[in-house]
Amino acid sequence: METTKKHSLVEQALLFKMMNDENRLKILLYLYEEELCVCNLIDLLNMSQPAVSQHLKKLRQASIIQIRSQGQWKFYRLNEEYTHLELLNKILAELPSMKHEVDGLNSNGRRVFCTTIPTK
Amino acid sequence: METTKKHSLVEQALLFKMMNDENRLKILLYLYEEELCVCNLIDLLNMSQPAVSQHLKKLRQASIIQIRSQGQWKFYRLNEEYTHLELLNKILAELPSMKHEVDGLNSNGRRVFCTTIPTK
DNA sequence: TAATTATATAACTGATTTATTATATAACCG
DNA sequence: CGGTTATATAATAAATCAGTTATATAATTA
Repeated sequence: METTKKHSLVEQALLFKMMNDENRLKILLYLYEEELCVCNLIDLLNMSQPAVSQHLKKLRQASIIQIRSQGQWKFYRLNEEYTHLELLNKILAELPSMKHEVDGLNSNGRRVFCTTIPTK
Repeated sequence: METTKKHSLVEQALLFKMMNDENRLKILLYLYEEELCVCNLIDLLNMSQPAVSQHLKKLRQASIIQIRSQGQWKFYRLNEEYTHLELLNKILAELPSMKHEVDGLNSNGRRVFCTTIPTK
């Protein structure tokens, strides 16, 4: 029976569906570097908050990313339990690195307000 | 300047766009096994001739596959000169093999009329 | 508690995509 | 040449998708 194989292909096709959109692909590349706050993804992608939010929702529903709350912020990261994480990692490793862009958040202070533990 | 990097991501994103459709993904998996005639792709995918033809056109326009004419038949194969062939191969190698399906064309005679050099 | 900030969701719109139907092209065969 | 086969293309219609605007939720702070 080929049920398993076919099911696997359908699942993997969903991954490609998620990578189909260039902005979602960028999100994955950013998160491949490190966990990031929504506000920083908005900044990096230079797009509207609801647009980013909806892309994140799709990636979440596909179990590709995970969310973590910290105060009023939401941090997203790649889901270490994603069924096809190995495939995803192999692909992302082949694509242009976003390290410089992500590091840029620190060097020009754009990230501070968001990753700092709430002053209290 | 990051023109090169960004351009590369756009190009690679086009590959994911092509793999976005499950039927096109299957076409790539079939051709990863071997060069195939359009009629056999129609058979393998179990979809209409124009639908297959249009998927092939998209893949061709993206330079991912190549065409070869033999008599009234058209044979398609992965383009060995595709810019991101290495990436493509790495990805296809991770997906379920279609060897059995493609081999099935031979074992039940579905392929003969098409791959045989025209009787003459 | 009211105002503010961060994020999510809903409704909608325009663009894109896929498959169908119909037609065209081109090779082959009698 | 006329009919047939294999494939491509064009026009269209239905479905999907991404982004906008507006609104909701939830934490934070004054």
